[in-house]
Amino acid sequence: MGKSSSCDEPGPKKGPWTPEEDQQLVQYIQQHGHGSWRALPKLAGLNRCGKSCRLRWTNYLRPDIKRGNFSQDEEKTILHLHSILGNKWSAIATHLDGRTDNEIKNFWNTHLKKKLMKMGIDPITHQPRTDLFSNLQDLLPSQFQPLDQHAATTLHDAAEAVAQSVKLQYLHQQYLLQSHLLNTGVNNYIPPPIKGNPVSNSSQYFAVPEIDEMGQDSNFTTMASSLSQADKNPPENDEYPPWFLQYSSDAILPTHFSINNPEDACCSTSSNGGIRSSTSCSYWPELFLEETKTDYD
DNA sequence: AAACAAAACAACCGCCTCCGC
DNA sequence: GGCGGAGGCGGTTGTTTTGTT
Repeated sequence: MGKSSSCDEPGPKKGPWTPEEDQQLVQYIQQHGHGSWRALPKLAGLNRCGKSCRLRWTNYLRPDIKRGNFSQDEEKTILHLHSILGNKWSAIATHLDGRTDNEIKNFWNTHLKKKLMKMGIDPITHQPRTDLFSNLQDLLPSQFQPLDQHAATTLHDAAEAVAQSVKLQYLHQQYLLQSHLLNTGVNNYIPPPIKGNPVSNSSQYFAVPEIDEMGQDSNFTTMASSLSQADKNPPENDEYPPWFLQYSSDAILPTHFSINNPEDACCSTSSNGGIRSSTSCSYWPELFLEETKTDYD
C-alpha cells in the first residue's frame, strides 16, 4: 500500500491510446510476449507505464476478445453469475468466452443494473426491492391501510395497489425463472403445480400491463403461459436456486385487499359485499395461494 | 443544424494478494 | 515472519458517441 509504481512517476503518457501506440504494443507482444509488464514499455519503445500497457492489452488488443453487443445468453449468464458471485467481474468473465471483466462491468453498470431496477429488483441482492412496496403502501390513502376496517369498500383503488404489487411480482418471477432455466439448462421448463385454487387458464391472466415495455421476450411469454397448465414435470425443490425458495416463502401480496377487476391484474377475486373476499392467483407456483379473508366483520 | 443530455465505453486509480527474497 | 515488487481487481472518472429537443 502506498507503494510507488511506474504509473505514479511523472512522465509516462496517459489518456486514450493512438493507433500507432496500439500497433507498437501488439507488434512487441506478438514477437516477444509481454514478459514483465513493468519492463515492457521501455523495450517496446512506448511512453506508457506497464500498467497502462497491460490494461490496454487485456481489455482491448488481445486477439481473442469478442467485440459487439452481448447476446441474450450472455446476458442471462451474467445475471445468474452475478446473483451468486456479486461484483466478481473477473470470475464472471471466466465463464464468458472473449469477454473481459471490464467489458462485463461496464455492461452491468450501463444496462443490466438499470434493467433490474426497472423490474423492481435490487441489483445487489437480486431480491425484490422492498422499498418499492413500502413506498406503495405510503402512497395509499390512509383509509386503505391494511388494517383499516373500511378498506374493502373501495375496491377499485385497492385493486390498483394489488395490480402494481402483482406486476412487480410477476416481473420478478420472470427473472427468477429465466435464471432457473439457465441454471438447469432446461429449454422447456414447466413449473411446479399451483397450489390453491387456480382460477382458469384463460389468456387474460397473462395480460399484465406494460410487459413489453419491461423487456419481455417472446420465449418467456411462452413459458409464462405454461404456468397455468397442470403439473407435468416439476423440478425437485432442491433444484431451485436458494433465493427462489426464499422468495417463494415470502409472498407479499397484500392480504386485506380485494380485486374486482381481474383483467387489470393477474388475480381473480370473489367477494361477498366487499367484506369477505377471496383472492386466487393462478400462476405463481407456491407464491400466491388462495387467500380467504374473514376478519373484517 | 446546433445545443444539450444521456448513454456507452475506455482508461485510470488505489488497494489487495501473491510470491520471491 | 517481514518486506517489497508485480500483477490483478473493482470502483470511479473522463471521453466519446448517440439520441433528443
